Amino acid sequence: MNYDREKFETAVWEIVSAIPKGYVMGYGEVAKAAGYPRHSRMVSKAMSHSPETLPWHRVIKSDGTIAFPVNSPFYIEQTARLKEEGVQVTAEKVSAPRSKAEPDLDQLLWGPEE
DNA sequence: CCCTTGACTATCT
DNA sequence: GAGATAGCCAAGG
Repeated sequence: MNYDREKFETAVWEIVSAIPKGYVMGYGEVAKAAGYPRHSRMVSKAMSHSPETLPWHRVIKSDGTIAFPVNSPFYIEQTARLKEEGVQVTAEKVSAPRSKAEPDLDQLLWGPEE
């Protein structure tokens, strides 16, 4: 499948918007869910210019850490939002289950078919 | 058209 | 387990 920016972006927005409160996803996972496993970097770009306010704070690195450097305003905002949603953020690491994603989310991401 | 950059990831030391 | 290296792919200069 050729890379379609619009399609990818739309998919990313849908996926990120579908992340349940209190859960998180990695960039790679989002990219994979969008149909492009190697486009973790594009995820960030897509979210950056999303038309609507997206729960981008629920997207973190594969390590489970915030993608921004500590002390940066984005890092602070992200951690703050996560804490507000009941997510424990300790030692710059986000402690939120991503393996326990709800079935509905899985359905939405992978579709009713295959 | 070539080169650099980036909200990344996996692997090696 | 932390730091360095390489691979990755598209966007922008």
